Amino acid sequence: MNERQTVQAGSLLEAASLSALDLFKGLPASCLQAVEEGSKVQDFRAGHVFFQPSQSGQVLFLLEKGAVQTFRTSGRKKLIIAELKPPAVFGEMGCVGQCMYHCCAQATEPSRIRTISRPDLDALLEQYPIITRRLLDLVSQRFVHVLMDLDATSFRHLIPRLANLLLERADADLIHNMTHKEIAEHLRVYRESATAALGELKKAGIIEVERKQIRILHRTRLERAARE
Amino acid sequence: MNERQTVQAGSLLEAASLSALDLFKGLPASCLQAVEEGSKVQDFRAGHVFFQPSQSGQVLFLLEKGAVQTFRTSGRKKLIIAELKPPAVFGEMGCVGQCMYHCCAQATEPSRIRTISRPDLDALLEQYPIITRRLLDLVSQRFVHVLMDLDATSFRHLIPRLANLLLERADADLIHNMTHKEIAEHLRVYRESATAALGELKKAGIIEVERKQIRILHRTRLERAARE
DNA sequence: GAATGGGTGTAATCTAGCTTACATTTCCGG
DNA sequence: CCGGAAATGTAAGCTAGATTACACCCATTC
Repeated sequence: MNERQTVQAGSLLEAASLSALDLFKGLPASCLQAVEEGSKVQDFRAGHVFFQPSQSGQVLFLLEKGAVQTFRTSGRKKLIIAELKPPAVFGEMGCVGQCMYHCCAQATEPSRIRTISRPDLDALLEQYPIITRRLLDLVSQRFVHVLMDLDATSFRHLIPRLANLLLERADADLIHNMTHKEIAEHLRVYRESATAALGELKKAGIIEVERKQIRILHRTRLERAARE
Repeated sequence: MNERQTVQAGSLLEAASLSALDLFKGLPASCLQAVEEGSKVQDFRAGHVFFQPSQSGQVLFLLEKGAVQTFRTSGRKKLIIAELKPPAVFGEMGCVGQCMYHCCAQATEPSRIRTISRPDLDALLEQYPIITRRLLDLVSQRFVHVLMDLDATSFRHLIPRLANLLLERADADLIHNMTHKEIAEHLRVYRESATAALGELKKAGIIEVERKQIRILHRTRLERAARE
């Protein structure tokens, strides 16, 4: 975090950041201005849960800076629905689908989030159909992802799911800054179960496990493990 | 099924049936005609699996008559994603999201299904943004449903999920034409497990189980069971 | 440099639901 | 009316992962 730009106030800069979002890419300045006027921006500290299912939030969130996680919890377990980086758009399932989706949203890093209310969004979608289309593609992608998740949860055991997660997360055979706890939350299991599963893969010589870091030693075998 | 209208050939009738679909409600005749020209209609017998994940089907299906089920399977188990009645639109997750969703689709009754290809759909969405908007709402709704499902699968035991399913399906405290097998497929468990769970609720005096029929005796207690 | 709190390793017990294996009943077509 | 298929009932292991309970390590802060 060495970069600490002073953010200049002013609509031009704001508009520029808006157009960086895929959702608004290539749209006329008048549109960006409309978005800007019909929305508000908030900064949240890391760890702050800024949205909970109790809020009847008919809103769309735009993540401009930082990182956000949406999740559900039950007892000791946590189910991570999505991890988002800018330029992310979220809340759309609850907002556009006319119905709450019972998720919490938490800033996992210091974040700047723009909020558009339901009526403003509706007006926007009406006026700029391309945004509707982009949202549709976005929701569809997420839909498929959740479907895969449901499928995996129903049909597959922990080790294949873990293997799959590692492959998804690996950056040049390295998974960085991921604790066993976080892995467990993705896989919807206890931390202890995740540690155990990691231990299996380690024992098999497929991965190397260090504190907050996992190295893939045999990608091919990991891929095989992911297929069962 | 006493109604057995002779279907007159001709575009007017076709257009009328199209406009009955929520997706096309209120749209001009020119639009309906465009849909009709850019699509084909097929009839399938009950039981026919007309779509499989191997098909790279960039298409949208409109169910005009009959009933359809989309599902995945793995080994002995089956995961029912959706059960659809006319006027249903499906395939949109795979089609609009630019990506397959690995589901099979099966006609569970003799069905008439209209198919729109990807390019034709794209053109249609471009020209009639309201359709995009309706699709967005539709996918969003399905998204939320799958999310709830994932949540339930991860956090809740069989009995609460069964109780919930029964409440969803009950028509005046009666669940009709649902076999234990079908229940199991919805809950993604073995048929034997479903029978066992039904047995629990029966033993508790909450429901009455007969062949292909379940009666809710104590809705309140069933609701309580659904909450855990 | 002690304390505190996350991150990790491990092990013992428990249980829901899987899995297999049948027996029985009901339905439906020939 | 018969035979086979579908629907249901039941029951005995089995296993993955839940759940509980600690011990230890490492990093950060006071």
